[in-house]
Amino acid sequence: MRKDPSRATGRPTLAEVARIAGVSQITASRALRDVPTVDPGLVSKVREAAKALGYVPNPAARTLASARSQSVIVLVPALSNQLYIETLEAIHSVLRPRGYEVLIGNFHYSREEEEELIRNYLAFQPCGILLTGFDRTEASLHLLEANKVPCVHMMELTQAEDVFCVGFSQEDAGAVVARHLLARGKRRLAYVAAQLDARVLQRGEGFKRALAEAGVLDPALEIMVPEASSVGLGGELFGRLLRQHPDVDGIFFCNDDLAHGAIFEAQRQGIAVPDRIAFVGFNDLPMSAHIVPRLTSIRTPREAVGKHAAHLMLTLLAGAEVPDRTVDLEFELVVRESS
Amino acid sequence: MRKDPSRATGRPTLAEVARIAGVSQITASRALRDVPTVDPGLVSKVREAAKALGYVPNPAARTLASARSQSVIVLVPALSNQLYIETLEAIHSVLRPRGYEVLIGNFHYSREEEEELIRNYLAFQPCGILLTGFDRTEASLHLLEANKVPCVHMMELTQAEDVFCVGFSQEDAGAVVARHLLARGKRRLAYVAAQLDARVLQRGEGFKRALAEAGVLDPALEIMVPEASSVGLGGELFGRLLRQHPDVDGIFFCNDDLAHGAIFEAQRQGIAVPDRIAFVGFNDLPMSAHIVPRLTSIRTPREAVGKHAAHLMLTLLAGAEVPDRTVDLEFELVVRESS
DNA sequence: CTGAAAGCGCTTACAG
DNA sequence: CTGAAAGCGCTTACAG
Repeated sequence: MRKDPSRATGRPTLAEVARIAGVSQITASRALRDVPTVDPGLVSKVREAAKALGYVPNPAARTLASARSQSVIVLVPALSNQLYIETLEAIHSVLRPRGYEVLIGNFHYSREEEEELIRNYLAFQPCGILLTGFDRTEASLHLLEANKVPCVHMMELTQAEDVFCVGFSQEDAGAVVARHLLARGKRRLAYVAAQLDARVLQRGEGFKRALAEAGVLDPALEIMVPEASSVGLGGELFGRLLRQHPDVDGIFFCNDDLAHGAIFEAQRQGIAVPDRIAFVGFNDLPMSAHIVPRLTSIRTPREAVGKHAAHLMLTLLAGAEVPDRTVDLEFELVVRESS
Repeated sequence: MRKDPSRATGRPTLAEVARIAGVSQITASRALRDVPTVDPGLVSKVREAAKALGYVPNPAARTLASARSQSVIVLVPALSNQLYIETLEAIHSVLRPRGYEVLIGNFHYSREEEEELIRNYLAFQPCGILLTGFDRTEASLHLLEANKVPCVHMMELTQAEDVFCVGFSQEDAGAVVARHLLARGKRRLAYVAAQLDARVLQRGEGFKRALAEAGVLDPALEIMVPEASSVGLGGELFGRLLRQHPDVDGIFFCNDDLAHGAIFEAQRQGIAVPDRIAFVGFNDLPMSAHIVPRLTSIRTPREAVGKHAAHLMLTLLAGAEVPDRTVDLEFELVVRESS
């Protein structure tokens, strides 16, 4: 009658809940999972019994029996960029209250590491995966395909069929920055970028396309390095650019931290911002509203991306109709003192 | 003979590995878990079979059978402070290669939210928990106690028995800052703090104790607000302090971001740092080495805390003897231009 | 050192 | 709308 005490966890089980509620175990299971076919009277009996016992479902047993966990994986390229922290928080705020566990994987901007994470995490039988962008290995794509896990892509947009994505046009954002600097009367415009992931490249393309259209594109006015973006690197790259092209009069940095470093370096060299050189950053990190001079930047909708991506995932998990496979959340140019 | 195809995951199972290796399932299980009693010849046979099949253990089944997962929970008060990101990275780098899953819980500096996280995460039957500090609800303590999960505490030190902790003395760090400012000839010294978690209070205690010992403590020279620490708040609090006490000549900020904001505000007001007022921050965030003037700060050993805490957890999980229940990793005063 | 049996706590699939 | 049986894929506890 009693189970082997040496094996049990000691926690109340569904069988005990069912016994107290006077129903079968499977009915208790259905009641607690809100399966709609259960008699409302029984549902409340089961809920009471569960509450009285302090019953908490065992996720391992549930996952084993159903071959699917209640975990959603989120794969981001970095945690060192505040951007992704805010996205993750937004995802958590939507999925946790609905009973989903959110597992974070940081792939450090490495396709190989992302593939390894996907391989590992699939063993946990996640019910869904949130991915950053579209640039991944063939093997990653195969793994995702073969496991038939619902995927939502964040940060970038695509026109591809059967792909769910929530983001904004990185390329358009770059173009908006270019037009802003041109409107300020600047003509010797440079792109300074690090990390060089797909989105950084797209921003640069948009920026240069707009410059070309205005007839002021000088391909030499560009510094792109694969190292991680940082404040220190921003100062360094700014110094290098200035030595090579002393006539530069406007710079678009692929991320705010580079611009912050450049502002400090300009201050040390006594270079007037924005009068001699105007600066524009990207992402609008918290510091940008306070630095001297305050930094003009593109405000990216990262919280909205997280929220919408999570809601889209909920829709997919519910098996409901998805109104839009592509959600464009747009960005905003925040003009401050630096340009 | 074949299992019900509608239930199975389609992935290879331990039973198949065992069949191919020509051993029993339990021997295959032991071989793959490095149980030392298995014949080395059989171990290699099992490993080969597993590799050939592309076998990946099912964590849900393992957890259900053993009543213990391979997951280590890490509870941190915030992700918005770069400090904890670096600690988490260090923990990951130690535990992931050993096959442990690291689950991150952010309790947003709320004891109640931490309690809720503990309650939820215990359902996952973690094999260990890494906690931040010692300030938690009675219910949290009971839950941890009752579940007999190994715990390691990070960031603070205690002399309590049977408690494992890895950190440094927050109070001593505060005292070191005070002595540094005194050595610079400053006498009207203030503590500016936000968030007000236990560690922030400890730093303040150490700072004020040292000032009292030097006979220069003015209790009025202090601003402590419970809001979240941020760059913007730092500028605001600095402005407020200056209006109330125009003669202040040195400020210790409980976190670097406050000091950054104060530096910007001082720049706007034309106040000379460090000549009129010296600034010292805490944590030595990346920006502090670049801001103008470069910020003097306490470099906290957060990566080391993460690494040591993770290794301590591995020791506990292995059931091995722990040499030191308390690991003091110390801090370093990094003197730069701001003081 | 190896194994057959039982069990972990759920949900699926099928019946009624 | 409800339920008895079987099964998910492992490990534990016991034997030998």
